[in-house]
Amino acid sequence: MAVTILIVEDELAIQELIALNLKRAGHMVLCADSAEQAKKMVNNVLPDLVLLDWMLPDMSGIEFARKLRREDRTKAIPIIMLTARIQESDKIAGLEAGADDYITKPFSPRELLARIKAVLRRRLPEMSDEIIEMGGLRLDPTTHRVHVYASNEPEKLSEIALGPTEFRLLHFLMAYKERVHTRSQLLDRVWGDHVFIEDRTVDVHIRRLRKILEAVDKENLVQTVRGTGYRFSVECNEESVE
Amino acid sequence: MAVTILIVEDELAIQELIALNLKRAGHMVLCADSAEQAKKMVNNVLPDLVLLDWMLPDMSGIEFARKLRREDRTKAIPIIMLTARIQESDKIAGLEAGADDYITKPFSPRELLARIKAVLRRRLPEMSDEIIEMGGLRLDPTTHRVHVYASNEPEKLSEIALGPTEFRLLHFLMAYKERVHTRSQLLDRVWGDHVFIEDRTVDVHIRRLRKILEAVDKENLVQTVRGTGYRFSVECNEESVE
DNA sequence: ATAAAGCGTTACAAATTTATGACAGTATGA
DNA sequence: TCATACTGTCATAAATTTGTAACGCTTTAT
Repeated sequence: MAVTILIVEDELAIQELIALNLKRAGHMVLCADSAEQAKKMVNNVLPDLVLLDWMLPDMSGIEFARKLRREDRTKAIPIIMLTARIQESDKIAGLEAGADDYITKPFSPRELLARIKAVLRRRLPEMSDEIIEMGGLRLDPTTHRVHVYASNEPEKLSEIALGPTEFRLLHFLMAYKERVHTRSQLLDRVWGDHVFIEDRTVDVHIRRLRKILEAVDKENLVQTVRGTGYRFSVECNEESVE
Repeated sequence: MAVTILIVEDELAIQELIALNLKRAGHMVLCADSAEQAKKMVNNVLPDLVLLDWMLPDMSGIEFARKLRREDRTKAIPIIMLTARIQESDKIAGLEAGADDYITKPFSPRELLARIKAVLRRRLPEMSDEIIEMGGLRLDPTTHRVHVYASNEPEKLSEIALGPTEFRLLHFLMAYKERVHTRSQLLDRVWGDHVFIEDRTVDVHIRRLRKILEAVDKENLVQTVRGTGYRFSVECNEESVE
């Protein structure tokens, strides 16, 4: 997937080295050599991941990480800290500030890429702006639209209208298809952490989502797993064999 | 699976950091900042795993670990020690006390999650979300589905529908295949702690499970061991032919 | 052989879990 | 500001799951 990575690093040599490697791996790369500049870039384009040097000329990396974590728009962006030192206190401070991982300089490109991959896999599937297409649905995160392939006329796409929450819910379920999610997992990851909402509310939103999908004969994509939660699945629900 | 993890750690910053990461990974988290508090929590809810700080204000982590190991109800819980030091003597002491693994501070969330996974795989196979495949059955905890390889057509997989308890029961039996479990062991580990249910109820659920497996000619996977309990076994039970 | 113990099986009512529709409070946008 | 769209919560209905009791069969021990 086309991941946009912001590198915040003041040593140009290192910055370019990293950029080169990331580009080679197929990522979009943005570079900044100060927290100030990084902030401006973030305002323009929201990166999918930030590689953040520990020591920056104008502000410590930690501080910048905290800043990112504080704002709604950026708080979900994974951060990997780049640090020359391996002091215990530094690591703890970095992780506390909300870094997802850290890597100590010098590091091999291979190691960096592996960590990036791991962090993305852990944090992002539902955030990557990739179009998800399955089960006759086509969800486009960038345009915030969902289309349905008419079952009789495979060429024709009709759009369906979802409310904000239904959209996020469907997006999440599709991003992790076939997997069961408990209600609280859904609340955490679709509504957001720390929300204070009843579990049962999820049912209602599932219901709303299904109702919309019913209109286009796709309601069986969202399945109930009794005793556990819900699942988006392309496979048929149950096939008792005799 | 939803693993409940108890964090016993007095430094709040670290405690929260760990909690955040575990939650993000889909675990249920309990926190205690002293052995005293931890003990109370354990009395209430039995965690599936304990992350235990080496140094605690009221009692050393080691001592608490020993306490857990001494009592029947808690002695099977895996323990991972969090320690700042890596002295050989400490390791030995920790192992003696019954710790399953160590992790030295500071550690990355990635590392912590990896160790948790490893320990769970080793100690509580039914909690690790791994697909179990044996005897022509394929159970996937993440999608919460069980498939059967049709015996005549090995390519074809058909799904079988299980109720919540049957699913957990089968999962447990498969995770510890070839091993006999008494009814009360099953009640403890499949139904949960502190349940007040008749032993014979297990029979009924075994019956229900078998009935479903009968439909796909797999009923002999769940075997009775007279005088003891039940067992999931791929080997044939005993077939004296006359 | 006979009694006792251990299991398998079934039926059923109670308990739990979901689905659904309605409602009121908020946000959003014209 | 007003109208419309969204949300979260409830109450109630519907559906499934569960634990027990009861009865009969098989194995084991006396």
